[in-house]
Amino acid sequence: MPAKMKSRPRTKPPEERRNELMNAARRLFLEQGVGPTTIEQITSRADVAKGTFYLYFSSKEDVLAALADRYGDDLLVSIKAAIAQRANDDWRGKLAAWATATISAYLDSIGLHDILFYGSRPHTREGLVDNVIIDHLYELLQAGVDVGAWSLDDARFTAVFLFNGLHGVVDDAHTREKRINRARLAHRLERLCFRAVGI
Amino acid sequence: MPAKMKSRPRTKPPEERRNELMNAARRLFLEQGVGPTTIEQITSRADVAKGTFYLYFSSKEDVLAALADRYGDDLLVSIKAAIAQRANDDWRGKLAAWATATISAYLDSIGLHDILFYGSRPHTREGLVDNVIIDHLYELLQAGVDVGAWSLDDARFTAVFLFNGLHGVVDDAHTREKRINRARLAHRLERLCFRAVGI
Amino acid sequence: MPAKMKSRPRTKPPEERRNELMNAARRLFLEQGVGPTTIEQITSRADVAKGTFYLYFSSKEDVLAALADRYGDDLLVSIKAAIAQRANDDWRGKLAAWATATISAYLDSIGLHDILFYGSRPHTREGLVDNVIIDHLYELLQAGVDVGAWSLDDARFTAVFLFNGLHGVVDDAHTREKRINRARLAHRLERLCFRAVGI
Amino acid sequence: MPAKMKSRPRTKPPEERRNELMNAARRLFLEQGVGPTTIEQITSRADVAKGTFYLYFSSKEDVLAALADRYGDDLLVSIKAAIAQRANDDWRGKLAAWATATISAYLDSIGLHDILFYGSRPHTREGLVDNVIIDHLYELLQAGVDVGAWSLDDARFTAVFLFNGLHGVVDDAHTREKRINRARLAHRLERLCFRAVGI
DNA sequence: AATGAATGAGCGTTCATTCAT
DNA sequence: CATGAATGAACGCTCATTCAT
Repeated sequence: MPAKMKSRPRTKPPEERRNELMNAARRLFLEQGVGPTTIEQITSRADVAKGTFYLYFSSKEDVLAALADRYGDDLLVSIKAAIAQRANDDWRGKLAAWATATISAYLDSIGLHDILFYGSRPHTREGLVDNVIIDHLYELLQAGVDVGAWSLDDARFTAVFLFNGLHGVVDDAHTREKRINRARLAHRLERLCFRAVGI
Repeated sequence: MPAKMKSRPRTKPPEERRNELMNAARRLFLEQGVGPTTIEQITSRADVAKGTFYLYFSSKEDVLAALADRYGDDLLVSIKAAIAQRANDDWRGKLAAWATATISAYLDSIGLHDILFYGSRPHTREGLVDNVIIDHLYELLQAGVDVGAWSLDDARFTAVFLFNGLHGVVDDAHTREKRINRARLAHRLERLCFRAVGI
Repeated sequence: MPAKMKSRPRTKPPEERRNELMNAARRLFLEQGVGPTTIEQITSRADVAKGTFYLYFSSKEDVLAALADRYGDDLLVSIKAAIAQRANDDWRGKLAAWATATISAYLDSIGLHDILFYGSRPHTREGLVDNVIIDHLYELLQAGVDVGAWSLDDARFTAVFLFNGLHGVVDDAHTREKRINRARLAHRLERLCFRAVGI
Repeated sequence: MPAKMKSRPRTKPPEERRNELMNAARRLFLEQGVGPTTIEQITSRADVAKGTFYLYFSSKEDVLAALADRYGDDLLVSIKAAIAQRANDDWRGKLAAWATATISAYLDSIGLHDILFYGSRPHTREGLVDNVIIDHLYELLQAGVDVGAWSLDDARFTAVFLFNGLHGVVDDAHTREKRINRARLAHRLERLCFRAVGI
């Protein structure tokens, strides 16, 4: 029987199509930034027609949001997992684990992170992934304060400070160094975290 | 002779024109973001014709860069001035002055700062104002290390960390609080800086 | 065997499906006009899939035509029925019946009429329902002339004129008045018809 | 000196440009209808770039409105001029003049008229040219009633009726006849008008 | 030096239509 | 018969940039 060459299966599981579109978008955003990326480029890289995009997303903003959701969920999961490894009363270890895990997660995704959370127009820090991470760190810090593991002025303030400091040094390393020495970065960060909480 | 009523002097000192354009651009960027602001809006607010823009700048990117330069210069000047107030051997005081002055300068301009340094496309940290500030802080920290005023792992790393931490808490305050308690913010930041350098 | 819960009977008598689609289209055309109505809206209101539309019609134009046919047939039937009520030699009564019945039919459907016969692109008066009605009136007028019931220059011309005059006043009433006084409208129209044929 | 071929004068008096655009639009609307006509076709026929269109009009709707305004003004002027020719107490003559002038004006522009006043979506008879013409006829009829020149039930009703009847016969002639016998059309219309007002 | 009319590439979005299931 | 995911041509509109005056 004469095989119809062109016949890719015309329909795929929606979840898959959606993912392909998201992945295509992510790669393009990373390569050229959000603004310059056109819907046409996204669909063409995902190997579908332009209209198909609008079957799964309502606009470029919309993919961006979907990407951000996925990003945030993954991130928090990996941080929590690392901390959970430590003994329940090993507060120093928990903080070190936080630093190491967060550094690591960000190093793997700093480009995406910045695109996702700085490109968007109205800098509404509301609902940002960062907040999820910061809130989580805040809880960790506060818990440590409550059990007397360390001391600090204000857990929220410190959490914001540490998180942004971390983000900064990762960004910096990402920009300046070809091969990043992750261990050294993590080590330095740990020390700074310890100092920040007074241990 | 029939006087042309409308005749404002058609030409102004170039420096002045340029400044008016930059100011118009800045206000619009602040109000609506960089992307949505059109050249036409800028020229119309500066009360000149569209073509005039291109006599002074080659593109929107170009005004942005000019604005960024001006911003960085002003910022560094004010920080240096604050530090210069302290006695030459008062390292603690210098660091405190740095914290207070930088907080203050950023609080006054955080909106502009974010627009200038996060809106731009391909996050080339190269040439960022921030670098100027960070370099300056780095020198301060290193000088302190050299005279034994404090101790730390790596001055550059610490400078990046502190600067970004600071930036983060200012952003956070800016987003969450209606009336910002500057003194408290400065105070907390100073303490964190001291801890970070081990004093 | 696992019963598919949702299973409505998937197929219906073709005539019924077709009618449901036409009715859905009619309601939407009335609500938003022909142009803005999409095939998807039609099928979704008729509770079938988009592709099903093309099983019964070849395009939007095509439903429009089907709707127009149905409209014209119904209209003519009701007008003829009203006239048939009058005695065969009661020409005055026949004309009055024509006026009253036509007014009445149009009042009930003026929105649909205008959408059906004015929305379409290249105003080809050819094949318009109106022609059917006009032709019928023409025959009535000519018959009256032939038996000496009234006199006029040209039966076709008069028919066109009367029909359009009628249509105009109905449109006007429809646009301007909240509650239309049908009896008064009919009465005035009758008088004008009588005058037009010289009685 | 080497003549620069391409240099058509780049700017024209705005009024002229605007008119060229309107004329291009009118021709295309007439040829293919409003809907199918694209902005690009309009600008290309007016020999300007696409963007230029938006310097003078804000949308296709907008040219349509401009065209309609121009149309209405011209029409009323020509009708009034014809009536003004008659002696002040020659009511029969005035009505005849109205019929002849209006027929004539519509015959010259019926295609444009229908496109302008039937294509537009929300059949808001409000603000239509037709209203201007109808109002004017209404005043004429009422004035005739007031001086006892003729009698009728309701001047507004009659005006609407006559105007629409006229429009219908012109449309009909336009559609069916190759060469229209204007004199005969006018003559028949006059007679019908006379009958309608009872003279 | 200053103007602003004109340009035209480019983008997001819609939707009638097809066709594999 | 019925479905609805996929298609892709087409359109309106924006705006940075140019250039004749």
